[in-house]
Amino acid sequence: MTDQSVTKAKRQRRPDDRPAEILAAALSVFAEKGFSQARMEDVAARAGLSKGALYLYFPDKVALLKALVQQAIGGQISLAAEMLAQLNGPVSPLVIHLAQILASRVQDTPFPYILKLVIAESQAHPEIGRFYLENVIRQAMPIIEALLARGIAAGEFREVNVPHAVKSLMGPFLLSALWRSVFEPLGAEAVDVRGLITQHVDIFLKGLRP
Amino acid sequence: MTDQSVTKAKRQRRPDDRPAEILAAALSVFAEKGFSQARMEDVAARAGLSKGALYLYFPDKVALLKALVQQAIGGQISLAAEMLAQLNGPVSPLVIHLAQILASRVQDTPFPYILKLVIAESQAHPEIGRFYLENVIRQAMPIIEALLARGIAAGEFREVNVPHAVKSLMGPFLLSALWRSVFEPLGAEAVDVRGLITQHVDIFLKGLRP
DNA sequence: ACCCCTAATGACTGACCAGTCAGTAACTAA
DNA sequence: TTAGTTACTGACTGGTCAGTCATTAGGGGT
Repeated sequence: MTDQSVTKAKRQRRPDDRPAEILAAALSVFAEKGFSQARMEDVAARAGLSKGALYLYFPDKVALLKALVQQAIGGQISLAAEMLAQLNGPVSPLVIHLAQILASRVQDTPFPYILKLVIAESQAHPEIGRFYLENVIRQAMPIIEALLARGIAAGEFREVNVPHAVKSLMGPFLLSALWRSVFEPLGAEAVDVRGLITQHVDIFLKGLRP
Repeated sequence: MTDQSVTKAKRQRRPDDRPAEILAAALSVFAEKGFSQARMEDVAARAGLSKGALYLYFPDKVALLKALVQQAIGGQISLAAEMLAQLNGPVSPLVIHLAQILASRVQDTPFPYILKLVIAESQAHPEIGRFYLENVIRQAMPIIEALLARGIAAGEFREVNVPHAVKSLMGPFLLSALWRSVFEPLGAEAVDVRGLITQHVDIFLKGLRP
């Protein structure tokens, strides 16, 4: 009952664990209040640190946001790229599989909140937006384009403009991500991301039949 | 050459024109810097006013944003509702027509910037987000749902989950709006909104065939 | 010409907060 | 035990900016 972890958490030295804890705290504070409304003291308090200690680990507030975005996207794209490039055979099952993976990213990870932060802060801090553009969008789009192009070449899909088709496919992911991070907190009814995506991919693939 | 409108624009009294000018100035400043980075003095300067005068027309900064959102969406939805309800016959041409109207909103109006502002500020100012949810999303969705349901009832479309289908249809609009307002300013290649939407609707309608 | 009302001004205030730094506590090695 | 090292603290500073208000200028009415 006099335990420090519950009541007051007295001063501790564990430099190895701090960065991850700070990032987790930052994500939850930023998601709750938005970047510019979030105070560094809030982040510090939630991480169980003083404000000063924050600055031992991150040079400034923007660095926190950058690290958050960087951590959230990780090396996941190059991973997916390898997976999709190596599998051959019909493309449709791959599209379905890819869509399911992305749906669970939207449903079960903080990705929607990261995305909202990127959108919100991209003109105040263009480096953030540019980082996302370079490392997520410009990585992911050619992979999906290649996938659809393969389907067209194999006669599995009819001839369409491939970059446009990629956006047709991805649009509803963006919509459900923002729905979750922006409108659900305001009281909108929850989206059934998996159901939506399953049906969307079905419509999309049928719509692409020759 | 000593004209006041070009060089210095001396103090003038024209209370009737001010509100619209202030809103136009606010939109351009907010779109450029984002809401929280935008200074009231910037808005005032761009509207050709002093900061103090701004407060004669709008009680505070958030009121400016609210008025902007309100003006941008106007009564356009109820208008569209009437149009779609009165026309009968096959649904597909109506979907195509509706999509073209929305595409031009994305392409030719500041709507994408308004949307970005709503997304960015909705947790700092939930009233803004809630206003958009109530007056845009919750107005527009039932209209499109009714349209698709009519198509299903008439045997024009196969049986699908209608709310999901609406999101499949609308996703790419959201994507192109945010592409224009967020990523194009960062150097991303421009989207051909009309081309994208034309093809998207084509895929969507073919994908819904019984 | 002179009021007088009201639009408009801009210097000012008060609150807020990112980032700093002199000092303190925890741990370590001798 | 103690001297040295490093993690951590929190009061403080400097700058920013939304919103205010005493004052000034415009211009219609008489």
